[in-house]
Amino acid sequence: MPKRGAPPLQGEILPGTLDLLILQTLVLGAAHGHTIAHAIEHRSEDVLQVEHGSLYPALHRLEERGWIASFWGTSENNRKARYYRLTRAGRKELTQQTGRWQDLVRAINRVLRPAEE
Amino acid sequence: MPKRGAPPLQGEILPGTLDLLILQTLVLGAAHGHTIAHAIEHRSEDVLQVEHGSLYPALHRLEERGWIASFWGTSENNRKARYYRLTRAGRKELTQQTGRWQDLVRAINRVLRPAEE
DNA sequence: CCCCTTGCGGTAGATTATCTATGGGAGTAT
DNA sequence: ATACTCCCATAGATAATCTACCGCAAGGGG
Repeated sequence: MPKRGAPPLQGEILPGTLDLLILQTLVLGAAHGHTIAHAIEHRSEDVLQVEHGSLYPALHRLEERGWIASFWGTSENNRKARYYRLTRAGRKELTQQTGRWQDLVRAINRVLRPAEE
Repeated sequence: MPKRGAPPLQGEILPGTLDLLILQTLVLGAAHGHTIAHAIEHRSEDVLQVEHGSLYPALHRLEERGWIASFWGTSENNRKARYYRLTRAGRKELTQQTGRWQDLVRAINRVLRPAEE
């Protein structure tokens, strides 16, 4: 009997940042779901945990919005896998979201740091 | 005909951070809703926008969880206002959420900064 | 006195995102 | 064949935020 759905600062992913993380991961090249998740987890030093139930819906909405495109391929383990790559629009979106992220972090940190000037 | 509910990196507040912002604001002393919202907006240099429809539910849940306590008072403008103050548990929670926030920011930034060592 | 604006609290409903918990199919190893 | 792993996928629950309302009271202008 599970309790929580998606608690904010106790969850595995900060809501609203998963899309950004996926887009950034795909900058390095096309990849399929498993690889993307592992890349995010590894590069975050296992602080971030990407659940499958969050990952695939995220991939679908990113594709629907045109930020990424997919094609079927074969994984390193010889499994059928759906690969995703960044589109031109996705690259642009990544730039925007990165900027927005940095603005928000700066803004929040200003609130957290009481008067420092 | 409303448009969108709560878009992630396009909204006014990063989902999951409002509680933290409120708790931090109350460190400086008790305050009522309007004051809290204005404080967050001002200290973030107007990057963050605290909507009433987000603020009051947030205050209620924080109180319900025991992080803050409330009492009725009179505002600077001679209006009846509900003041909130940090509880001892709230102070502790603030410390935890601040740490969690910093961990998450570091983790996400590691993902955003491709290989820098 | 009446009205309108402002300050202040509050809630309902919609939208979105994430998590938990499933399921299935297809390689691989035993 | 059986089990196990890899990989994709979806349903349902939960939570948080936003938009858009609603009340009430104080103050100012006519």
